[in-house]
Amino acid sequence: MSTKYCRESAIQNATQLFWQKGYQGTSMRDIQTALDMRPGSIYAGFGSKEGLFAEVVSAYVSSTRIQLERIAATGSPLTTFKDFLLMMVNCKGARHYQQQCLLVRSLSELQNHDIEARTLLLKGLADVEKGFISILESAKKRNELPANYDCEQAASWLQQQVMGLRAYSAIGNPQFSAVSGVDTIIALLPGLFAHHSDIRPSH
Amino acid sequence: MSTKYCRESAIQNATQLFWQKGYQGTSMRDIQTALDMRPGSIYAGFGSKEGLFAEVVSAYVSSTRIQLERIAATGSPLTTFKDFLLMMVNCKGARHYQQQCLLVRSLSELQNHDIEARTLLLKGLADVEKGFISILESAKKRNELPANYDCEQAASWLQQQVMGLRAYSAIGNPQFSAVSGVDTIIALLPGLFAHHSDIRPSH
DNA sequence: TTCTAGCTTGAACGATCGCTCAAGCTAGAA
DNA sequence: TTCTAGCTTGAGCGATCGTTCAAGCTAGAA
Repeated sequence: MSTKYCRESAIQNATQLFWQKGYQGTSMRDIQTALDMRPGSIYAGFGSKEGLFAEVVSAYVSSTRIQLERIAATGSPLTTFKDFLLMMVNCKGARHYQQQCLLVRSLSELQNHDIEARTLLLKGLADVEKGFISILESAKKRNELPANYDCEQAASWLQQQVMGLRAYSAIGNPQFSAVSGVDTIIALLPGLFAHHSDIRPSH
Repeated sequence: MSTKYCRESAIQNATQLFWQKGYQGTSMRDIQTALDMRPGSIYAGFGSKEGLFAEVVSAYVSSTRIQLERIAATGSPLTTFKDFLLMMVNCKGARHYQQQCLLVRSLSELQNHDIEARTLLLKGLADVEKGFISILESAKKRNELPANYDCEQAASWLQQQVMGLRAYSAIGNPQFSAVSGVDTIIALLPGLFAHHSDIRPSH
């Protein structure tokens, strides 16, 4: 049997569970059912609940990084990124729980727990921010952003915006339009963080 | 013995616990210790863990509403509100866990749990947003915002901003300045959501 | 003073938690 | 074919979970 495949599909299933119910809200019995594995197999493969969670987080982060790098490599990174945001925020019905970032959700839940996975989550978020920087740097090269643009600061602001957008989306205010939220973010992005210069992108 | 006083102080202590460790992360034994009460007393007074949590949330929301109404009643609501945000984001060391809003933290944790308190949390957040509207309406009356300003939409955006700011603060990026984050929000606020008009506040 | 209603106590309930482990099983090396 | 190393099984461990309850206590009404 392809152990590798099983492992990956197990991690994917576990990701859905942790994303949906949180770390503490997911019991090992939930996991046993979802992965169709008995406790011994799980502990042989992952060591502990936290070990499994760590692998879930790692997989989530590297998958996110790949997505962001792909966006950075397109001809119009800012446009592609906007589409990416729209897709992220528009996820429907069954996947409602994915409206919040797994990393942010988990970090919030485990804020004051001295769990080792916290470090992994923080590193993951820093890594995602590097992905944002890549996109912005690429956009700068393609003249979607001014030459003197502060990509680090903008990436930090961008992550803050995405956090707010997703958190607000999750509360389900019917008046709220996630689409215009994304519009506003992308519209503001070029104007902010262009230091010591009068040149602004025409937009 | 003043039952009323005990009850209020019990709720306050429970608030600290839930805020720090989350709903699921706080055990009834934690609560028993912190409140110096035995299980029977707690269940006589609050019915259940969820019942206690519900009272904590109610108290938190009404306390927040009072704060926001006080801000709306000042001579320069926008300035006072900015100070309020700075204070909120600057909470130091021991109260690190308060960087995230109790409502947002709890809602995120209980997202996909069919717990009744979820409804209360959503109502609470809607209530806080009404407080934001009060401040903006008051600011409009005092000409800190243009006459045609869309306060509802701005309040929604503002809550999203505050969520993002607090969530980002919680991840502890040393490069990140919460102060300049607040500056940016307040600076952008008057310009957005001023509909169909060329008049902009001088700021 | 007696009665009563309700708070307080703390042992302990059944359920569930994360996790262990002896025993069985199986694929590949020798 | 035999051996071995490691995955798989599932009963069940000790701990902890939220909660209950009989018994004790106390303040205020009668």
